[in-house]
Amino acid sequence: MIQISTVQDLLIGEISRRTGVNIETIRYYERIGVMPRPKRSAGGHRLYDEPQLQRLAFIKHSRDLGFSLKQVCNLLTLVDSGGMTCSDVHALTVEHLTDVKSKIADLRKLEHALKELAAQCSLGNVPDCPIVETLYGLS
Amino acid sequence: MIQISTVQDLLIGEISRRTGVNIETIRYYERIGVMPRPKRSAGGHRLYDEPQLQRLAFIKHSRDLGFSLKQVCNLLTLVDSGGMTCSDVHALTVEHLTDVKSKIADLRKLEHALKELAAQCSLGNVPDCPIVETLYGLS
DNA sequence: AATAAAACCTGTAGTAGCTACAGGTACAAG
DNA sequence: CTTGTACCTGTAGCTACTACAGGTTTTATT
Repeated sequence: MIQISTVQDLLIGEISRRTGVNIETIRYYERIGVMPRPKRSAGGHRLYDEPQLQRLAFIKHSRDLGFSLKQVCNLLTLVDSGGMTCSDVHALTVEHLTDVKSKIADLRKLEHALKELAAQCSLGNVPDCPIVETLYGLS
Repeated sequence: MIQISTVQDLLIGEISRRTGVNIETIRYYERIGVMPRPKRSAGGHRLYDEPQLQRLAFIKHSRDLGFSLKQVCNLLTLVDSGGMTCSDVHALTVEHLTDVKSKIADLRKLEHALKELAAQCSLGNVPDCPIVETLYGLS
């Protein structure tokens, strides 16, 4: 039986290099079921094809955009099922955007508090520090 | 033998209530050595005093300000050793402030990217979504 | 004094999202 | 035929908690 491979078989190191996803992470994704089990060489090496490479790239991009793995799974499940609609995806994106905005707001508050704290400090070489006192004293 | 307790013995539930730190978390802090081992009642219940309460409050405030537990440990070690100087503490604070700023910058970029993504979406009930295509397509 | 309810105890395992081994096999080049 | 690199599995570690299970102590009520 002759097997014609239209797309070349890619080793894990190669898709790692191309997507920027760590090898260990790729195997981890397989373990938790985010990536499908690829076929194997006679010796047991993982062999990936183009769609799998794309899927991994999708995961990587989504993670870089701060989507949780769970959210990425939701997206992928929608895509896989074919039952995905544009508004589903939009909803997920907007939900995540809300998260990100509130994280920014929290960090801004934090930034402000830290600036105040730092400003109180005389930078002295003494063992009394207003920062520490403030941290102890805040009620 | 008469024991006069100037500060009352506080049960773990009480210091949890007063500081807002979860009971399980307090025991965790003890396990990892951030909180000292408190004395115990005859029956084995943890009994805390005022300084320990303050220490826990310090940890809580620092954590709320986004310091990592490791950073908090560093601060506490400095304080405990008595060898702490104001500029040490200032340095740690500024270092952390830098972290926070860069996190904010990252999240802003992310916010921007997500807004663009969401804006591309027609909200249609169709199974083709520009968001998904973008996530797949980004190189 | 008995009982019930609340608070406490220990110890272990689970969470997210990887990362880092150890100890072994496959494969390509010289 | 050897050497070197890339791969394999499986397990443990990371941060900072949280959530049990199954048991004991303390307090309140009767």
